[in-house]
Amino acid sequence: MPEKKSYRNTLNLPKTKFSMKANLVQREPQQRNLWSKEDIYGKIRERQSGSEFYILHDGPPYANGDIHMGHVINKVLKDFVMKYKTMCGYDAPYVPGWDCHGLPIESKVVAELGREVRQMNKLEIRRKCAKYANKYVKLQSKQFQELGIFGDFDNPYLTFQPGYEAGILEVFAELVDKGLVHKQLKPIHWSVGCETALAEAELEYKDITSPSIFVNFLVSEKSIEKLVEKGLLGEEAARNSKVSFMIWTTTPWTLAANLAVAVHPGLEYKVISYEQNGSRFVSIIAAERLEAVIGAGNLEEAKYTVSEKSVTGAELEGLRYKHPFVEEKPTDEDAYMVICATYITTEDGTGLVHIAPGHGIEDYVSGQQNGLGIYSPVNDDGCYDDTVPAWLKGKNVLEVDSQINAHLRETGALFAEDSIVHSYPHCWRSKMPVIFRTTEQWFIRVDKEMPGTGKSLRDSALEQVKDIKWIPEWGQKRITGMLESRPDWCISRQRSWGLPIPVFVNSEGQALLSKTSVLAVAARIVKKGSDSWFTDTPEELLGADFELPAGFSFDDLEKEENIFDVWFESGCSWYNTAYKKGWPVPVDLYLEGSDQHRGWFQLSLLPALGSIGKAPYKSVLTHGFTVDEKGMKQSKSLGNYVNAQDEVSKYGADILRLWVSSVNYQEDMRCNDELIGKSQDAYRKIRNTIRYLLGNLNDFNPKEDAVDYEQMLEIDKWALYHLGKLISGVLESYEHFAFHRVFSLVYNFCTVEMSNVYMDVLKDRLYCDGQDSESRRSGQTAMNRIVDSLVRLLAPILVHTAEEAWLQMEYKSEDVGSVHLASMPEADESIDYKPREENWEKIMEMRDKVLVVLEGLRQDKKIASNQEASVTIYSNDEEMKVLLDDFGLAEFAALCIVSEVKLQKGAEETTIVAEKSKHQKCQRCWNYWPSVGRNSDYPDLCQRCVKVVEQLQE
RNA sequence: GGGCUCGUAGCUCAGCAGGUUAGAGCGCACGCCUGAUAAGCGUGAGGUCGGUAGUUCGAAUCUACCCGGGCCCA
Repeated sequence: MPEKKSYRNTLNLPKTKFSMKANLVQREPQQRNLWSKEDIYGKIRERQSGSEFYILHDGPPYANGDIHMGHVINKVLKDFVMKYKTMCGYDAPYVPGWDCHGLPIESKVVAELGREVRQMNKLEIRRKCAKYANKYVKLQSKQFQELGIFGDFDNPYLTFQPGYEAGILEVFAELVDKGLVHKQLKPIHWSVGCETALAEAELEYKDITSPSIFVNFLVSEKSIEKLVEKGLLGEEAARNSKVSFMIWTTTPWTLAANLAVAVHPGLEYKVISYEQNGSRFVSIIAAERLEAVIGAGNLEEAKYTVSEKSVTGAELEGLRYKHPFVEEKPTDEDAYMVICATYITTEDGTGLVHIAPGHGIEDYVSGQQNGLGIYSPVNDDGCYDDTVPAWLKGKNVLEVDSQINAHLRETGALFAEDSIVHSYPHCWRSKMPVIFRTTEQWFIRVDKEMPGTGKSLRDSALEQVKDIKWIPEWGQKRITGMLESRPDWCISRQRSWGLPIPVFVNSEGQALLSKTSVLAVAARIVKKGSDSWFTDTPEELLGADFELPAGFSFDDLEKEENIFDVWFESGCSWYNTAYKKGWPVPVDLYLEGSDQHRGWFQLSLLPALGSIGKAPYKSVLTHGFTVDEKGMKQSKSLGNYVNAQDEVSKYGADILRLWVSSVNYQEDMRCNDELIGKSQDAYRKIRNTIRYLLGNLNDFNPKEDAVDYEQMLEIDKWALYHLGKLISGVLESYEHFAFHRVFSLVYNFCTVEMSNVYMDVLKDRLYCDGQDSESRRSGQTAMNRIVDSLVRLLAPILVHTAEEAWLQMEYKSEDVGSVHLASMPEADESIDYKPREENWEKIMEMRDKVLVVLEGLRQDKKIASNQEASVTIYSNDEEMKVLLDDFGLAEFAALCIVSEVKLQKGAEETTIVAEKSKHQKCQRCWNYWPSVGRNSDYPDLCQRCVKVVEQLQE
């Protein structure tokens, strides 16, 4: 036996610089530096200039802290869209923005300053806040860019830029002009200790012990008659008893501001008769609460009776009662009646709720709905004012509960008294319990008719929402529900770090707020920023030539010190970043987390409708949130938090991007380090597919070497057919923002069609056929198209890797220096492959059967590689015979990577038999072909290889 | 407590205008190759579709309720 010669160097083996190992963490930053040096984003803008716009308007993240997974998902999804749309030929600029004003920054700054802050004025605090915001804008900007996101990061929009601030005022001026802005009382959290309003973020919840009292409010005469009419109590009882509505409260001090009693319209109410302290009582209570109330009052059995008859809360509506200790009417509005409220539960209390619109949010809302006034007889320091009964005047509400209880006990109104431990908000600074107190705030009215339209903001929004495309569709339901139930928008805050609401007041308390006054201030702020509100005089702010309305003069003008709700600021971003630039509004897309239905989507829609009368967006896409591997919310305290920065520096941006693309963002996304790490498997497969294709194209110049489609081998046509299917599937998925379908289509293509079948089958031809043979060139022609398309399809997702591959391609479909300047591939519709496709399905089924048989041989140690096998198919299936004849047995053998396939006709049923080939092995191509040994110069080669080797030696 | 929403193999996704033994890829197990090599190939085992009750000749697909999540409110 002659010594085995190695023919390795006579083969056409793959060669490429596109390495197997990605080294993303090292390579990506280099790639980005290159992009930055070449101003790739600028080049894209230049190239697309003049094309149709596609505007995705960026929602501004809050400029605070490192970016987290939520940011990653949001920004990466946006980048998928932008890069895809760009490659589709649109002019799709991306202007990132940041939300820079507001309490989180101010709180942080104040906390960092500590005691120092007491000596500082608003201006100084604002400067610190600005510095803080700038710092985080810079940090987050860097972190976003490290994800491979393209955009105008040198010119972002920041909500505290003077130009942006002026824009907010310009929108505001329109709302003012339409009469949508007004001042109104509203209860807010108030710190008695600090004598200031508190925001939600400044509350600390602590358990405290509060009184728990049941109080009888006497029903008025006429209303008693109505109760008799309804059969709830007899006439005798009505005459001889104290007929009452019984309420329950844990804040007795608010009784002084009571204006109503609320019942649930759907609940059943009954009366209980009993004797207490020598008086006979008949109290109305929710049926479900009777037992608990009887327990609270320690009523002995047989000492009370409960009515058979019950009425619904709705039947009690409008009945009247007498306040237990307030004599005079506290407001101009009607009071002391029963109203309905659906938020009432039967978990505690009596099913009747004491309503003080001046001292509770729900009370306030109920009050508004029922035309009650707002009565808040408490001063800044937490003491009652002069409108309360004499015995309460000047008393601190936090210390007055026991006195009120005593008073109620003396007058016989107190049915029961106990204490309760519950969670209650406290001021973070003074640590004292917080109270609800009404203050004057500025509102945007959602139910006021807008001039010339006959519609309110709410009507208009509800109408517009139907014409907007919501992705997913249920977004429409969600925002509709929110719009239907939302109250007027409170836009004022009593804070330092924000844009001042430009309202002036004269000494008579009249406010100066008009379109012209707001625009005048806006003009000043463009030049001097919003700090000027704190430094400049009203005359300077408005301009000396500003025409003041009658009753106002510059000597008698004070500036209010309210700032805007930051949501109003971000809600005007469409104006500043699109409308003002002349870009088409509504813009094409807003894309944020689904929490923004309440937030940014809604609060951008309202200012836009109120100012330009149009929605700011044509479509809205929302994504879900990351949860841990069990589907639970992630938080630092639970220890299931995924640090986005760690993930990027561990795996690289492309892995994170691939992970984002792989999950269905419309739902919760399970996420932890392991799950993200698994994306590496898919990445490697995709990368290796590209590497193999590139490696086998290193000697292929499509201009000279390409083979015409008609001349190509069948399996190469098959590969192109699947490429076409891939392209159309991927483009359709991108079009629907279904990135996880893009991912699975591409990944499956790489794994199944390419790696498992095509690339494996192709090896013999690529490696062993003559370098310039038509058969080899046929395969390369297909591969060239495949890799060229694949890389472009992947470019929006694997931004770095696709670029790396693109730069390795010597000949590409488009002569552009970056894949991100290229266009999306198009599926070749001219080829109708359908008829062949059916045949292929049968061929592949047969192939599978062959492979199973071969696996059996392998298990029996008869063969090792498939090439050692000779296969015989016994078949009586005429169709199959035709197919095999049509397809070619040699081609079928190649498809199974066996050396030989024989067909035996006339068998009973189709059976496949395989055995070890009786032929010799070709030492070059490793096939066991009959032609091996026929050439005396090369006794160890097959004829094909002899030819190739001889050619090489010429 | 309310509004919206989700729950298919270990993982990521298909299927869901109701209809044959619920699919794919990965992972896993076993085996092969050593000319894509920190690669590649093959074979195989895994779900009864969150639960229950209905509608129906027939349900992962429709309805109700329940359980468990998520977002936003209260």
